[in-house]
Amino acid sequence: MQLLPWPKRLKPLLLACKDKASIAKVHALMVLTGLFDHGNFSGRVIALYARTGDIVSARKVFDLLPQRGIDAWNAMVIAYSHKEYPVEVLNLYRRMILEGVRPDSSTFTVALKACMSLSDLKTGEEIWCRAVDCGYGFDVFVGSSVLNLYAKCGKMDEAIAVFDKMPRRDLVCWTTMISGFAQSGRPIEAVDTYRRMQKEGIEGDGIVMVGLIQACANLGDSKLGPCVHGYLIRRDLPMDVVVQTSLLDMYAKNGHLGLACRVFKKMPCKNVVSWGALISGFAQNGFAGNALEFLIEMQSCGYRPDLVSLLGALLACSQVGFLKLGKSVHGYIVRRLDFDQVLGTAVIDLYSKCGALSWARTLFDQIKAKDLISWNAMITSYGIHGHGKEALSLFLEMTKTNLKPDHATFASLLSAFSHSGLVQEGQYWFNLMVNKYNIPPAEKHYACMVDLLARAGRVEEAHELIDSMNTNPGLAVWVALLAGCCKNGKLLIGEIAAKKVLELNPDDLGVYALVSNYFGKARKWEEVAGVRKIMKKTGMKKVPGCSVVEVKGKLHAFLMEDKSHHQYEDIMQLLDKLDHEMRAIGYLPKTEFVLHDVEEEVKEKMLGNHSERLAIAFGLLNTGPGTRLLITKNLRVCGDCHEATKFITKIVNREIVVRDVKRFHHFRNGICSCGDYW
DNA sequence: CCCGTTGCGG
Repeated sequence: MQLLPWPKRLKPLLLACKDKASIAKVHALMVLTGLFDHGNFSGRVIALYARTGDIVSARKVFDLLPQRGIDAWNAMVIAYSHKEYPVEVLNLYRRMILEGVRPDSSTFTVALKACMSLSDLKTGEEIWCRAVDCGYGFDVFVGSSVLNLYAKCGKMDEAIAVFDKMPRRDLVCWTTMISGFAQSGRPIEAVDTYRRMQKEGIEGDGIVMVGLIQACANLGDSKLGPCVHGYLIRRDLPMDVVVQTSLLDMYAKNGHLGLACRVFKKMPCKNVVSWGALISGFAQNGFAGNALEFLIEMQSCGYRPDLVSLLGALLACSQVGFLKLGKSVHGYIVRRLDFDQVLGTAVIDLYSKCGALSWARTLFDQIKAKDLISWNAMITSYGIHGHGKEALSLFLEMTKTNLKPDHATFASLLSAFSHSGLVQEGQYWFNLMVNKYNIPPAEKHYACMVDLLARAGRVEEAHELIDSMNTNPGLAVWVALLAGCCKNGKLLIGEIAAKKVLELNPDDLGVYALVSNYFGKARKWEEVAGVRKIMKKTGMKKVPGCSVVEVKGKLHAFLMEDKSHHQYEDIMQLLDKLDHEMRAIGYLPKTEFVLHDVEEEVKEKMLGNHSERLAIAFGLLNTGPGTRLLITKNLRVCGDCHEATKFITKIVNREIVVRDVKRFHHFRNGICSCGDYW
């Protein structure tokens, strides 16, 4: 029998290695035959150990080598890369350079990937330069690693520059570009790039489709998404958990929750990420109840909720003002996870939006490493509760730390001033924002200032401020001005604002209601009729008013004139009784808030049926005397209900807290915390 | 001579 030379005889042995014992045997054999120190065989042994997950043994072999060929280095570097130890990868890479070893395609590729996961753009660019010097500038592997580094660091334009110079591009390069665009908020370019790839005759796979699906999700185009879905099915592309989760996320982001559910139910294999996508999908679309049910269901299916699913659940609770459940989620988090600023800030938001401002503050004080977002959240909380002064003092406290206030901080601060009517403070800090902090004012900052000035009756100044804007003033600014004009009977400037608002063709019924209200005040009945006509057109966003009240740990939702409720009779009876008592102490219905063309008497009746009245009455009926009520409303509380609620608190001697879409109203003893300034 | 190295989800 003729013996093969040792290297050839070793090969099948190497391939057959499955456990440590057999690796050790081959290792010993190599040492005996003198092959271990020769050629590239040491690298194989390192790779073998690494493949079993035993990186320590791999490193021991590596360290004991008297001399190391490039394969030994690469095997070690790749082993660290698979273990996701980017720091070790870079350490070894630097050692290679110091020891004069020339890295090759694999080394550069893996080193660049390590920089990507560390978001270390500077080191990455150094490595890329050296790779180009060594002649790997046109290597697909090195190239796609650089593309990915740039993409993940948000430098898509640099990625494009590299991509355009690549002579050969494989599917991976295209995928990197497509998902890079999708994740940098450039979905159109993502889709274009995909089309370009198709034109060059490259067949896509499931992974590249994930990028395309993400692009569809961000595009908000409800047509392209299903097309991509159909294409996946037609081409019989592999649909794994990842692809299906992105599909589900895309449908949810575009508001198609039914389709999202369908995808989810059909998934043969689910995991925490898919559950998380489902939960935050429902939460972001305002379906808090479903989101929370899914959180519970997820656990009964044996999945432990992670950070993202819990954040989704918190968002859901905070949206509908479900304090009790929110608290239990908070408790769960404290028991289960590290309570960092991200979750802390979400819980601050929860408590503040559920009316528990002092709890929010307690929590804020407990967060050790507060970041800008935590501060902004707390400032916003004070703002929406109408505590402008506290917002300011917290802001001042923040300026003593080494955090720098950003555009969002000032948006929170200025809106806090506007909720409290602190005109002087608003002007002072608006100026400082521009001149000392060098933050160019954005639409939202102007909107706060215009709102602040206009509501205080200084509509002329507000108008001048709009004129001084160097960007085109948008809807928010004009609406703020118009609202201020309405409140103060400033018809001249109101006319300008009303025209501008109409020019911008808003698709929001509430805005038209304001315009119509203005024309009514100006006694321009023809214009009123014109606006009503626009409002009657179909396709306008018509959000039905809905109020939610928490009673004994359960949420109860009410729509306007909701006769389906089992206590409807009792509720109406109570409202009737209250109506009489209110009128006796001076309440007059403000029928101007009804926009339908009906008789005065009917208007009064309609006001009495507003969802918040039903929720308040239900709350009063089903809670003990003295219990504070928290009502959450999806629209702004109407002027008449605001007035009525004040009277009600006086009659029943209760505290009623109403959270509308903009801010909080704490009613007590006939007075509202907003000082009728909202 | 061939091998190792690059792209995906909430």
